[in-house]
Amino acid sequence: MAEPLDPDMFAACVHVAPVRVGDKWTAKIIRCLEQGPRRFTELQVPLRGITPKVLTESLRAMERDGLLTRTAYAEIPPRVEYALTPLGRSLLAPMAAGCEWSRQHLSELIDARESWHAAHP
Amino acid sequence: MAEPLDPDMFAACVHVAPVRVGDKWTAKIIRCLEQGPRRFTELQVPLRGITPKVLTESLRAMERDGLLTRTAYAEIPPRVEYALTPLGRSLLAPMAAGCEWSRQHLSELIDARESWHAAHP
DNA sequence: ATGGTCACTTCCCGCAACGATAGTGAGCCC
DNA sequence: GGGCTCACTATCGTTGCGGGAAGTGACCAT
Repeated sequence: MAEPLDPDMFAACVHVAPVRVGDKWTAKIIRCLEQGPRRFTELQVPLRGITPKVLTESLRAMERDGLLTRTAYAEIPPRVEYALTPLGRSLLAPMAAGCEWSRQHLSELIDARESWHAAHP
Repeated sequence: MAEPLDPDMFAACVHVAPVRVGDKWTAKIIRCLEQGPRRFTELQVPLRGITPKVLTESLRAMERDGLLTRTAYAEIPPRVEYALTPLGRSLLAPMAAGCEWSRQHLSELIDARESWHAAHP
């Protein structure tokens, strides 16, 4: 079989362990941190509907993988800021490629799906 | 919150409905079809360990989304060929961006994870 | 009659992600 | 003492992807 590059390379990037990027929230979190550090509740707003539990899980996993840093300030009320690391920021480029693709081709894909539904009653 | 682009755009590309690209097998299947049409059993080989059920499911979903075509030849023994459509082929570019990222940064991520494991006993 | 090939299909199951809801603790404000 | 903010944590339930094992049907070869 043709294997010009290891297929696992891309899989590792988007879905499979050990890299958590292709899950439901990671890409969105990166986008929300693009402009600078954000606090927990500031992330909850744009990520509509995410529960604190899932947000915490996602942030912890991303911190573990070196995509972002967590900084807690010993203040009252407490303040915790999340910021992208250079590694996390480096993901913006391939993510932009994905965005560009969907902007250009998503409608074709929706059309294909509708045609399929029409042809398979 | 900063929302320079709709975060759902990329999510649609990599994980969430209606686009099935960020799942476990789609990207690999596209890679295997890059050089030309392949038969069912020819796909099973490089996709080590995929079961017929899961391969069928993936191929059907990708056909429904217009990423590939399925052509059955009325021969004995039966022959079915899967080939990328232009739409499916257009995914190679953003996938390559993902590959490039993991080639350049995956080791950093592994390192980060190992450091984390060392620091959290 | 038996076995082989090809391309599936069917059934059942496990697990991890995801989600809803409620509770926690530190401390300040009234 | 009651209520407030912030950043979680705990518990429970659901859902869906993916996997294992076995069966199917058309045909041919021996």
